[in-house]
Amino acid sequence: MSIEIYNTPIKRKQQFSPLKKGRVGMYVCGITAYDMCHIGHARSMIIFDTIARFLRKKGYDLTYVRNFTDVDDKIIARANKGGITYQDVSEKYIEEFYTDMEILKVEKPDVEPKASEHIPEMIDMIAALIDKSFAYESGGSVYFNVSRFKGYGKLSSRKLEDMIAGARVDVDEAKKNPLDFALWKVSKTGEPWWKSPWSKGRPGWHIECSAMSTHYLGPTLDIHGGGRDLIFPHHENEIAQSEGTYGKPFVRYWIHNGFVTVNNDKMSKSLGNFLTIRELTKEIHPEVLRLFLLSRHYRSPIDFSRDAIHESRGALIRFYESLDRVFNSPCSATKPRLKNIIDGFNNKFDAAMSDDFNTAKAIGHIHEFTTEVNRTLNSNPEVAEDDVFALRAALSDVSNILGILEQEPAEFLDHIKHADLDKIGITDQEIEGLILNRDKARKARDFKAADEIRDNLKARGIILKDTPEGTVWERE
RNA sequence: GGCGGCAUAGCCAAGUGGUAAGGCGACGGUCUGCAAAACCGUUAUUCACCGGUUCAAAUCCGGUUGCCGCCUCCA
Repeated sequence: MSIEIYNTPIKRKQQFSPLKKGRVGMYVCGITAYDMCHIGHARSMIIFDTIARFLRKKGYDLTYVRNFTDVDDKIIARANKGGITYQDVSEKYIEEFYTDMEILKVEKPDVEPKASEHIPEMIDMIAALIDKSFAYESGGSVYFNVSRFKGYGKLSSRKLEDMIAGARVDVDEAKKNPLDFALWKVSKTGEPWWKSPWSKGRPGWHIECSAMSTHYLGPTLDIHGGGRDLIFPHHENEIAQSEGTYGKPFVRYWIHNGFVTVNNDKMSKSLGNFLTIRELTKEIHPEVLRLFLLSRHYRSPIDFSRDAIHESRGALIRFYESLDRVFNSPCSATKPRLKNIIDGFNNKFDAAMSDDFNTAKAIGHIHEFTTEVNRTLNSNPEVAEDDVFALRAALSDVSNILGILEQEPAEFLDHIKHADLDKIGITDQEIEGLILNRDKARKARDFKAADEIRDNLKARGIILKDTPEGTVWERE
């Protein structure tokens, strides 16, 4: 099935067809390494990780590039404040980022370039832009002249005149037009600098992505991604720089993800309503977080709340419990009993993912699939060997693409069951002891005593289930 | 102020021209000592509101209201 992608500038889905058959170059804006990442960053990383995994699954030879901004005002500010170098700051937070990505099972892109390691490419590009009169030097800094680039605003659906009319940016004497943006900045005392034809300075933010994406993927990218907040001005500026330099279409498909919100406000540093990946994954299983972040369409906002996380946790447990049932079923059926269900699921899952990476719909299909499997097993617990094979294969596809359901069900369920048991203030042994006491009471038909034990445990978040194989317990 | 986006049941949510996926919750049922889990059934004649186009609209067009975002660093 062919893939459809919603392309930001034209605001509709298009059939995906890369520039070179079978090969895809994808560039995604990474982080500015000056602080710990929050779940807004996690969403973007997980979405593009999933897109990359799916493209590979579909057989594309993908080159995935994601940059690190390691020279920037905020990094420098942080370094100066702490009396350390900008490298100390960026290196620390790049390390922290890697730890986060490992926790979240985000696969490494093929190339992770750092801005500081590509200054010569940026200087070359800036020189070319000056040469073509798209840029001008002013007091040692270099600015891009937006009025010289006729397509300016095509990505974000803005007109240059409208933007000038409603401009809020401070008037800068050095600029010809308030919307002109810096390609090269003169370095002030205490700021890092590189030698250039214009001054001892440092690159503007936008030029790094144009220079590095071209360096690794060529002047035309198949896919360029990032958060919605990057559409303007960052990605708009990238187009101006790259198309100005090379005179070729910069990007074939622009993909932008929606924000993580809290009470419907964008999660951000300035609002102070952010939660870091690190603190969150201490209490929330990474697969729960992944499932939550993938359970809404990538372009929509997703509101973070404890309730929403709890719902995703419940859904993940439901999936794993159903899988556990299948893997514990006797392999004695002479004919496959789940094969049709699995085949149907595989097709629907692929169709959903092919339709603009609709993970929300794909997860809906996992729910339906789970219901169908449970229904089949309720009528008769037997399965055939082929069923188990087919399920393992389907499961491996899902986990390879979405990064959930990667664990053995029994292992996952056991983990969830015991996580933070100490917070409740009870041990495994104590619960088992209470279950034994309750069993005795039940055998003596003293249901009042038995129910009291169960109610007390329930009040502490422990649920007892009486099954044909005996009583088992779970966390609420 | 300029520009863009969104509005689907009690809640979350998919759905861009063909007659409303899925999940949570609630209620009824099977099962159970009673529960829990699982399953079955019920839960939007209707998609913020008003007009329009069309044989046909949640989906397209115009307007209104509300919310969010970008225009300054931002995933």
